[in-house]
Amino acid sequence: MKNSNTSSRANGDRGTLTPTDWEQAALELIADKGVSSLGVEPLARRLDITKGSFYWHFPGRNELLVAALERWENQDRQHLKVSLGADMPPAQRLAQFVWRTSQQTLTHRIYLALCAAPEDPRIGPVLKRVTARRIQHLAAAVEELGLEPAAARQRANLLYSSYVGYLQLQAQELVPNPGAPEFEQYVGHVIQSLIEV
Amino acid sequence: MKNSNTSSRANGDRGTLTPTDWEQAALELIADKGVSSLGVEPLARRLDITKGSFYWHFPGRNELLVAALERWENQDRQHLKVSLGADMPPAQRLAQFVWRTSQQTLTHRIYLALCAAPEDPRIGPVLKRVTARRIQHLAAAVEELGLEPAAARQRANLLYSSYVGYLQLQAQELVPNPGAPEFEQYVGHVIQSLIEV
DNA sequence: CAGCTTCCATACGGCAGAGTATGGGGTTAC
DNA sequence: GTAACCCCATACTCTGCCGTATGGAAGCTG
Repeated sequence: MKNSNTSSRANGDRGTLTPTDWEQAALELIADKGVSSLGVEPLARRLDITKGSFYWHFPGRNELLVAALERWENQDRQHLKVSLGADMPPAQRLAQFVWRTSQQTLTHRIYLALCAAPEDPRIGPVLKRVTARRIQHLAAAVEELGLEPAAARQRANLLYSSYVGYLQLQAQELVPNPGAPEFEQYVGHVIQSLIEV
Repeated sequence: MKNSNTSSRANGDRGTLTPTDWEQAALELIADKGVSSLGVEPLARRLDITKGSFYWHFPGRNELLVAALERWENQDRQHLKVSLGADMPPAQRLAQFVWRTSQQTLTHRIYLALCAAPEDPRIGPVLKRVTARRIQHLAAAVEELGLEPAAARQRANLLYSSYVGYLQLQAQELVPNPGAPEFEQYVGHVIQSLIEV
């Protein structure tokens, strides 16, 4: 039982680091530079510390990755609850999901980074579970809208595909960013095309 | 003028290599392992040759990447002509575009790999041009369908987003592969939802 | 204060890949 | 035949990173 105090520093203070700090920093590095750029020494430099610290908390680089991924999966599960599990009419829940696409939050960027390495045996299963879980929630909401289960599943796939694709286009800066009026128009277009049957 | 003979071997014969061979092999390696895995020595091993050959044809690794990207962009431009530039009614052209999503051809996998590194100054501009060109063609076809320019552009964005997202889900093996009957049903669903207004 | 634990710094060995230098086999030109 | 050129093999240095070994500072414990 290494440590469980509530450190979670952003590297501003000089308290001792916890495994959680390393995992969170790893996730941020993944979001920035991609999974393949997750290295011990670069991460240590980012935290302004030496790798002597790292190898005290973790056996090696692989263990850090799987721990970070597990952490990310749990975070995403929480996000799902508050976005699609809310006590709202289904159309509103779906609209909220579409809106959340814009929040260029860390989770989205990590998802994109993980999408780039679906073959990795450490990443693939996690990514698959997260994606399936999201689509499952979408399909349930769509079904509440009155569609047949099969049609609802197809619609959920299409909705989710457009979500992922939008993330990509957003990364390429080829699509209006949230805040701009064109973005709201586009969101309205999506809702009208795919939700308001 | 190094060489321009029509070699383009798949490394089966033992003729001398051309820059084109290296570029094509680089593209295949990118499609397999991602851009960050594009290295001189791994590529040389893949071609069953030493890097002494490489550094005769190319100044370095960067030049190989930009040459390969330029080559890929030209290939994609050709693909666009035959798919969306054909002499067909617009609905049929769009349907053909949706169908082409399935052909897990090399170009699609390369596109996915490049999507993972949109920040790279060597990749970003190429990726942006290719994406913008594709969406432009899509929007033109949609506009021929009778939509207003603004609405056509939004519809084209949505169509293309769903295309990219489908590629991602396909890479995660979370979506019916082409050939399966469910795939045709899904394609029908997409066409009905986004094309047949 | 002595001793132990916790957390990190420093120094080292090892490996993989980039780029360079140089030589050598094969073909072509004359 | 020989001289020149094209293409590639080999051997080297250099850099970045992984993982390990070891020492040391800070805090708690008795």
